Amino acid sequence: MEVLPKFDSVFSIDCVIFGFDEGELKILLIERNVEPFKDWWALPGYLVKENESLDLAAERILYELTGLRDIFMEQFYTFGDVDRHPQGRVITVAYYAMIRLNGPKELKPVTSVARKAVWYPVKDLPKLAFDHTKIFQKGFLKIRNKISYQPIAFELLPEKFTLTQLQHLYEVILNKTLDKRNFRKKMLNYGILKELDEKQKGVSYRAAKLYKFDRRKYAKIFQNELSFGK
Amino acid sequence: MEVLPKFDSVFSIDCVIFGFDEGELKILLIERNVEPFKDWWALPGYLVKENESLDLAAERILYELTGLRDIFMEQFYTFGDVDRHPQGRVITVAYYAMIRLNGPKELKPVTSVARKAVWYPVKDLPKLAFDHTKIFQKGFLKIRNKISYQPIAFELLPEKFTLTQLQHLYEVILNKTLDKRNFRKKMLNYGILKELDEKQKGVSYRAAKLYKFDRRKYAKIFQNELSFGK
DNA sequence: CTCCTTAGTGTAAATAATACACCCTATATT
DNA sequence: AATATAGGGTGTATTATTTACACTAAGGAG
Repeated sequence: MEVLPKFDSVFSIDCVIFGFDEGELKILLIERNVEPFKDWWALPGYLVKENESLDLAAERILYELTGLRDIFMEQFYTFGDVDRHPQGRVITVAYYAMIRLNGPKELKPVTSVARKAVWYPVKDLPKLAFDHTKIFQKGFLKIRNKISYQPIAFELLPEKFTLTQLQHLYEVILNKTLDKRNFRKKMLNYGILKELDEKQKGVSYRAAKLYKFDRRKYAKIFQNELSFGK
Repeated sequence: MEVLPKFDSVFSIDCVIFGFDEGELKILLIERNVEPFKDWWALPGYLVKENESLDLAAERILYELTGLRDIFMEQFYTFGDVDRHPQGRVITVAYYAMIRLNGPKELKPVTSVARKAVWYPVKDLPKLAFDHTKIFQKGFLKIRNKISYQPIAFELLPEKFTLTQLQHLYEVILNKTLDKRNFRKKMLNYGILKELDEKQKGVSYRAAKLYKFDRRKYAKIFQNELSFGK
């Protein structure tokens, strides 16, 4: 029985975590505290351990570098250029997630690999370590694409939100303005929003109705996604 | 400067190559000639070399195991369960492609890893080595999904094809029957088919018009894909 | 009470999706 | 020559979806 060759090869995970705050789309970056790219901004990412599945590694790594737990991430692409890591061959599996920023969730790295973790507006990202800019871009395209046919925008909003907030989020991700009446008609027609008996508070203008995402009805929409008609 | 750990970890590529022949959707399988899973059917797949990008590795591996060259493949998922390979940790990056079977293209493995390569109908696949059944299924879902919003079906047909052949292909991939008139109307409306001055030959019934895929107009359709309206 | 800012609403027109059935034509058969 | 066979090819009415477009309503600030 042949034996596997032993390359000096390792895998890593990188996470593109989207948040929405103050009307801006943001991603989570860390400031690296180790070489290579010490002191650079980077996506939260690190090496997968020998006996760890990719999905679990992604959870662990995100937690260790940012303090965030229980975030559902989905794999979206694997980057394997030969020279993407200066110290050797590392292929990296990229994950993304969209999460709700309930107030200022504290970001506290639990390893010293990251000096700190911060939310960074995507429209003004700094230069990132490794090929992380490319990874971010591919992740951004992924959610832009996905939001067009799946109701994933809710993940980014607080549990209760107004239709204007929702529209604004779509506009930011799709990078275009939408018609207010058509947007509302369409959204409400999907039947996946539950209107609450509650209004926005603390605004100095007419308060808007609050809505919730109705997870039960989500399934129906999702089911139709692949339809080609008769 | 820290140094990367040296795990006994390797990456591999597995390819899910779709073809369409005799009205059936098929994929390319090899019969393995090496352990582990010697004598089993498997997806064409092998280890990535130390200084080889993933995309190039995919091309090389497909060629070596099946003799097929110049196939445009796209990465679709990375499988990294700890125990997916009996001899150690191997994560595998899966690629898919849809190709045209111009007559009986010969399949000749150029390494002894594969004893032979054959087209196998997807509706009657044997047990596959490793987690290849899972990989195939994910790849199949990928194309089923993609065909619903992108004109990729043409890749599977001969350059000149009839509308009935095209419809039949959609039906096989989507696993449902479509209405002939509606299908034609829709397809022709996309404006991505070029009608030829030529007819089907060798059939014992009224010969159908032949069409070609119009690559120039493809771009337009593709461009609209992400649209959310105004 | 006025101003400012955002909330909230309707309709007509165009386009796309669906359901549905019959005649046409090329070859093979007798 | 007539007939059988098998798939080729076409139209329309109905419904649902998408688009474009502009004003009044409410609430707080001053």
